[in-house]
Amino acid sequence: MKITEEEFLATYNQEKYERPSVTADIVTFTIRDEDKDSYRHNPKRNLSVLLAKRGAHPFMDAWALPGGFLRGEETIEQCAFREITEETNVAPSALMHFGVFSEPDRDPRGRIISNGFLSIISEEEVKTISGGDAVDAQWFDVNFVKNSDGDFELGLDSKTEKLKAVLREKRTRFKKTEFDIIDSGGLAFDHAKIISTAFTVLRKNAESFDFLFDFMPEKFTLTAMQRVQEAILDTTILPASFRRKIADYVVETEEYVTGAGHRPAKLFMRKEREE
Amino acid sequence: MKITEEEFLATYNQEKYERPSVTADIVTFTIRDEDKDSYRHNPKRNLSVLLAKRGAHPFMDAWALPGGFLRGEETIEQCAFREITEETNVAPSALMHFGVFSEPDRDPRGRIISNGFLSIISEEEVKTISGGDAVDAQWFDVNFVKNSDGDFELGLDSKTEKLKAVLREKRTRFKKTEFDIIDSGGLAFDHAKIISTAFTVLRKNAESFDFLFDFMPEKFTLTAMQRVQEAILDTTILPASFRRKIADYVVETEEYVTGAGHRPAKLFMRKEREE
DNA sequence: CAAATAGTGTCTCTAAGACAATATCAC
DNA sequence: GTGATATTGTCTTAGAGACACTATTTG
Repeated sequence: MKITEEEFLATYNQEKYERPSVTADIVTFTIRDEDKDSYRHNPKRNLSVLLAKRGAHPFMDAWALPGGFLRGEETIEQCAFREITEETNVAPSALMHFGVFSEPDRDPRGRIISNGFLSIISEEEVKTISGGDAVDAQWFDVNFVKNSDGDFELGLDSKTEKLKAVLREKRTRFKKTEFDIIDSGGLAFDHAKIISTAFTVLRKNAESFDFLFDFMPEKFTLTAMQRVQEAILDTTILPASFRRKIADYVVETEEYVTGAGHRPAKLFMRKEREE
Repeated sequence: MKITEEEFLATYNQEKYERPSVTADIVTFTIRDEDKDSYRHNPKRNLSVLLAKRGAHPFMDAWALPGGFLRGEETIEQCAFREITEETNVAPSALMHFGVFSEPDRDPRGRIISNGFLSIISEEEVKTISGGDAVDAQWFDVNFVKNSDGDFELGLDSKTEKLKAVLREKRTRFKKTEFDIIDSGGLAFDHAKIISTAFTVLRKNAESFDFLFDFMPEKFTLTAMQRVQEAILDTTILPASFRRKIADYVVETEEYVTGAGHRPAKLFMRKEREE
């Protein structure tokens, strides 16, 4: 007995099948200045990640990535954007899907699949949001290092909090990296794993200037951009070399940054990519 | 009134919330030889993708990517592996998640989110599967080119079928590429889009030798590997240059390929990455 | 030997690293 | 002027592209 596609669809009922819930969790990075040593020195710059304190079960009062459930007629990207703005008042200009976390037991509420998004906001935007609102969200300096056992330690330090998770690297193909949580360090769910994965993806991409521009305000000095790349890759770059490489990607403005005790730096803008 | 996490979880019922179905669709690539011109010439090599003919509604009898619904206690990666082996008898050694497709109307059955996986199998494995089974799956040569309108044409040719889809590129940040379907070319669902995305990801990664090894059998000639890279990137590479670059990634064997009308080629193996 | 591919040697060119030298400001 | 960072110039070096040349097989 054959039926047409119309007849098939008319009787198809999705409810009959088991389905997971789907969420988006957003790992928002920025580069912040460390406290200045003196008014003349350029500040050191640290990579930071935005976490919110959970206000409900499960993991109530634990620090977690902003995120939430996929709703009605939105794509998962739209969901990620809605959640990050609702929960933290941050409106990132770009979101990058970097992984799916689907272990059956990753959430005590049941089968919940998380889509990890990486977002980057510039120093300017950080200042905007850190102002008025009462949201319980904080920036945490990120420290991700291999310890003597060969495991990775994810250190997260805010003004008031200090978390440390431990993760073990899993070898996979395609140069992708995966982690198993050895110690969640108090972070909710498997978010230590999601943050570590995001950080690894961030590092892999940080050599591309196109990627780095999302960390920068509209106008910036070349040294500032160099510090951003150095903060993510945890290296130092010779200024002459950095300037040569970046030259094709930026255009000068006529503006300068003055007021520091040294030669003023010219402000640059991203060059529109012709094609 | 406060409740504990235990009390919360005891009363939590996932069924109360709307949930999508979740699937994995697998884009399996290989490099196949074109028919030889003569016994002496090296064959031209083409990039091919594996499609299966749908045996059920919706899109019955249309060509589609192998794939299916996430089940009980499996991760989405395990689901992808199960589906590709069940549906086509191919057992890829590696699967790479490359995207999530979550437009609300992408499937006529309802809200169904697809996870795209890219897999690569070597020539050897292709021969194994093309043998005995009665599965209605075929290899399609892939052709992906920009046409005069600036859109992309995805041409898929098998021994008996000839499909052509048209897609429009969407600009996104993070160097990611997205496509809108202009003409599905008869492919089921949004699979023209998924294949195009996979192809783009493949190209981006094909400069990395670590990635390319997944296309190769255990022992291979350097020229064969060069042809694989050339097939994916659609370029030609000078042999001297290719050999210099690959040298650190391979080890010689004592074996040679003979029988062709020219100097025999030494077989190489992938070098285990020390660290 | 001819035809074809396998494999090597070397020149060139580009781009990154090293590092010295100069420029300009606040104080 | 001093101390700090901004910016430029040039030498060196590593690696990819170009290309000529040698090697080895089958028919």
